[in-house]
Amino acid sequence: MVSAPLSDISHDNKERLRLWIRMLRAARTIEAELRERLRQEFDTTLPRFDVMAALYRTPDGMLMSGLSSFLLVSNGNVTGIVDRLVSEGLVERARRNGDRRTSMVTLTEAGRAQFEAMAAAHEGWIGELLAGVGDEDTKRLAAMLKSFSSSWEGHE
Amino acid sequence: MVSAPLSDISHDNKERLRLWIRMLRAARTIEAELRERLRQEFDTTLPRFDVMAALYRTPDGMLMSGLSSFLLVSNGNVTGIVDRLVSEGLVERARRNGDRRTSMVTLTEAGRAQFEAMAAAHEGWIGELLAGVGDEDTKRLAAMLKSFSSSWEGHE
DNA sequence: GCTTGAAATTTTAAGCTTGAAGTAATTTGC
DNA sequence: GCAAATTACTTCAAGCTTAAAATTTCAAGC
Repeated sequence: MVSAPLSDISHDNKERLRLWIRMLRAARTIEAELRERLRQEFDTTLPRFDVMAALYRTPDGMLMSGLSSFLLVSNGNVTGIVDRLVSEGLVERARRNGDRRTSMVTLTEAGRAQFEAMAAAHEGWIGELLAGVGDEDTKRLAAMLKSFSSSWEGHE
Repeated sequence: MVSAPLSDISHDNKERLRLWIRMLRAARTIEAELRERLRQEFDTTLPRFDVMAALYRTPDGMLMSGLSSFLLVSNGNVTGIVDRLVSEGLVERARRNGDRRTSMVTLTEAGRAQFEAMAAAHEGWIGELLAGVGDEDTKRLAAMLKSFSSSWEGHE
């Protein structure tokens, strides 16, 4: 085990701090743009879109706890968003399995149809917003972030 | 001007979409961890930290509109956060210039002291959370994101 | 001066988010 | 079986966030 000199460690931290700040600003800029477009074009919000995207990937449905851990948000948060989606007829809670504490959440037909329209637009928006990132950089960055996130799986 | 075939464009969008999703997940994971630590160690929140960080950089103070555009959040949002920081004695609104619509917001002495403690811890946390990103990757990624964000300045 | 318009900020209503407390159902250990 | 612990979810209070409307102040043109 060899430790790097203190000055090196300090330098690394500064560089990583810079990286984090830029990453956060980029993410917030893109998120703001997506939120605006979802509102204008589909009269919906980013959290609703996120929930619908998660449900679209799993046609058999998800538990509330599955949604919250997948989306990295709290349990109570998902309750509210699903409530609103249910009242809009886009999502259903099915209380059909043996465990009466849980309910399987699925997209309704209307929900699937609306999500497909949004997903197509969304993919185009991202392509447009990230047009400045070259193809090579895109792949390299995606690979870096994949290894990063896998090193974080199940943390805490 | 030569256009790429449609299939190529479609592929690029998918790749960029993947990049965006991973970047968003990484950012949310880190943000959640920072929020938790700020709460535990300093009994404060990420938005308050962000406002204090912006003010620390500009000892002469900032206007409310300067804060909101720098932090990429709405005007009304900043009003509430600054209100709470003022009530905690960490920040001041100085109504001392000619234009009585504006007020210069500055950190109090207590605010500067508290921020310095938080900033030191924060830098260490980021170093720790991004420890899995190699030094070379850190620099490359930071450079990519810099060029990306500069291509977005003043958009909208 | 007075009006019109623009600028900076605050207020408002609705929705998002969290952490903690509460409720109901299930599982575990005796 | 049954008490205790655990699990899944909802409710709650506080704070964050947005977009839109309202307020206050300033600037320009007459």
